[in-house]
Amino acid sequence: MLDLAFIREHPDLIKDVARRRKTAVDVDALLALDADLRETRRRAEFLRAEQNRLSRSIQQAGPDKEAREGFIAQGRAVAAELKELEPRERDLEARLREYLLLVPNIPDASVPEGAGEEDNVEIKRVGQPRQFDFEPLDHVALMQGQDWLDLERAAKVAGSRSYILKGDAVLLELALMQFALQRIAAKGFQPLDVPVLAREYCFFGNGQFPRGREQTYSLPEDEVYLVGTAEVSITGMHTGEILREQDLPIRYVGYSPCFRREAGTYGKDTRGILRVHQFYKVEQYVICRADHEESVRWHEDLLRNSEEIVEALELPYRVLNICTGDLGDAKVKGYDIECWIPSEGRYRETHSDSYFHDYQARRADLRYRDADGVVRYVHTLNNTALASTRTIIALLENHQQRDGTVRIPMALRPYLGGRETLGKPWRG
RNA sequence: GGAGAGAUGGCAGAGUGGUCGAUUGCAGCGGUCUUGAAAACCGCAGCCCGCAAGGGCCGGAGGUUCGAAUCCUCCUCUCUCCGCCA
Repeated sequence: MLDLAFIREHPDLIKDVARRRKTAVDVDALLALDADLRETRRRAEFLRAEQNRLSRSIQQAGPDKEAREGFIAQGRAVAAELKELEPRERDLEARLREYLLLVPNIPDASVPEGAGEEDNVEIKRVGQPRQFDFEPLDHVALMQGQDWLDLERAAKVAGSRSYILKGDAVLLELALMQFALQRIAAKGFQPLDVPVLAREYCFFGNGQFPRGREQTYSLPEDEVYLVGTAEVSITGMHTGEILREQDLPIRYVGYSPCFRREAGTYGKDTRGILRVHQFYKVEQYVICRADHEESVRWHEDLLRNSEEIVEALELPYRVLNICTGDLGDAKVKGYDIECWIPSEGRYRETHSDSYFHDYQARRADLRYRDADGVVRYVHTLNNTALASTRTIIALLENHQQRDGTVRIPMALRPYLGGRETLGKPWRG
């Protein structure tokens, strides 16, 4: 959410931003509601002041019955008008907020202009895609050859985009989570295991709602929703708080399952476990002072943390600067890390590193008191440390061996009991 | 799931229809005193909208009333007991 006063003063900038981000926002309707609300509120406040004056007069009138009755009659008239005005005031507030929630954030000047993902700009490429001296398998063939994956029964249990991991694949999944969690924790991030069933306000605060509603699983009976990332719950944790500046920055590393409906993706990435409804993720989350330079520093730091993880797993990757048309509404700027997927002969997204300035903080009403005692909205950032399924794909495909086993990268071995390979030889 | 109790400022804890944004204690900030610290004493202190005047905020949302922290309804959360349960 942006500052209403800012929108009021820069309507053309907002319209331009909305156009560049391909986001529909009716700025004129928003401003009309704002004007209407301000006028309504001005009148209501005048009446409330009148009411307070009359209330005092009634007390001061004491036993003077006549004066008393006069004031009470006046009070009745004021109350009658307020009774009409107040519902209108509330209604305008609610409608204005609905519009406000749809206004996207303002991208940083360093965000490339573009219509969609094809315009994202590669800013870095690390590692060489491996040259195989045998015919490499894709993750599905590889995993099925090892009896690590059962997609048919998963579909029977839970429908499409589900999976059942088996055997070493399960151990690998847990090892990856441990590996990422411990690595980030060692940098001073506090590990967090948060609720994955969260209330609606968390999703509004984080920026998922109202626009992303159809991507979220809901449990209407209990008025909770399944989070698509721990970020939602972490934002919800601090909603409505005023933090102390000396407690900033707050650094968390959250671990959670993630649920995504993937509505509207029929026919896209249908093979294997690249695009699934449920996976696990270790997520970095930072709350810092309201300072652009500090946000930028953290954004780069979080990227570096994730790069180190990918490098330790010996995966070739590249980093993209996400363009205006592909950037989520709430973000000021975002980097994606994409890992090399041999079977596709291309890089695929495994990480997303974002900063928001005070956009999420305004929605979530998350503030801090600075050294001068001024209350400000915090800045928030987050980045994937490691997402289970996509990392499993990249790791298995990149480190597969001729005989169908998989070499475990050195850094991961401590989390797999010191083993050097996964699986049994079954081909070659 | 059933029965009951409660929710007030950073914390503790008064206040049951009329200058109550709210007594008080602790913590906090500033000052006096002190070589320094502690103690003592004095003072300042919450959040939101507004340039201001002013208005709003006592878990949240409605309602009753000229007037609500106080009365009514719904919701959320916490605690106690019973049931169920990994």
